[in-house]
Amino acid sequence: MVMDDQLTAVFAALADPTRRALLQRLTESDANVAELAAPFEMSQPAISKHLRVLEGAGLITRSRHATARFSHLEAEPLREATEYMEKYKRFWTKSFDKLDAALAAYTEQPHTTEEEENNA
Amino acid sequence: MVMDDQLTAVFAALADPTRRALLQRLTESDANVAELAAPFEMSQPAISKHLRVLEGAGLITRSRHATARFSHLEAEPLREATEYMEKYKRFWTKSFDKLDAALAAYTEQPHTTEEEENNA
DNA sequence: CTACTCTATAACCAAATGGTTATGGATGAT
DNA sequence: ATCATCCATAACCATTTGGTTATAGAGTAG
Repeated sequence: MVMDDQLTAVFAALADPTRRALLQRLTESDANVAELAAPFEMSQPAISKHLRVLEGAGLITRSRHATARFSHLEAEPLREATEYMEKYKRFWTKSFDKLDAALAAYTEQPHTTEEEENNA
Repeated sequence: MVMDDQLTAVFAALADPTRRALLQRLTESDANVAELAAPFEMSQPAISKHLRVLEGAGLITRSRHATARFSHLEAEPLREATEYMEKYKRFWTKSFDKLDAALAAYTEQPHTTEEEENNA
């Protein structure tokens, strides 16, 4: 993957159940790597890798405290990704399409048949 | 990737600029493969692959019409993914965190120092 | 300074991803 | 029937991904 933009990085980061679970955990509180790794059966380096991906997408920030490194949820990129997807809200129900077809039929040319509803 | 659930499939599908562009194109109208492939410099089989990924995520459905196969946007999975992300709305601004900290400080135990704000 | 704790990095591996070219299959037209 | 069109599939390839174990590094404690 070329990881072109922020959006790509965020969606790629979310496309993994482990990383989604890490984000979920971080909604409760900041946490160090050991805490984050505890619920999973995978190794600590694997969790560190996932955290790096999340950090790369801007979904978490990290800070030191003694030897521990705490992860902190940064949900702003999620907001941007949500905004992107909400552009498709108009298509979330078929009713909008049918409304469009009806409107088009009555404005462009009166008394069209139903064939126009199959746009191509 | 294990492609566990629908959410994983949808985010993985969105984690590619070409596929996002295909979805964008399909907001205008249904289209056959040749039309969809036209704006891109990649080969037709590459586009077919991307369409299969989108179909696998439930983001498009397909139908035949003569030799052509038309893709149709199905945005419902996007709605579900948006709902998932909106669970993080609460964390989209720092102000909520600070409000929480203030509330915790005043309800759990009066006159706490600022150290408690660093949750761990 | 040494030892310990917590985490990152290195090196490696299997599988998935995103692309290619070449070919095959289904459908419509002549 | 044959041919043309549109698309899918096969076979292949390079890169990325997600995991492993082993080791190194940064910080704290004694």
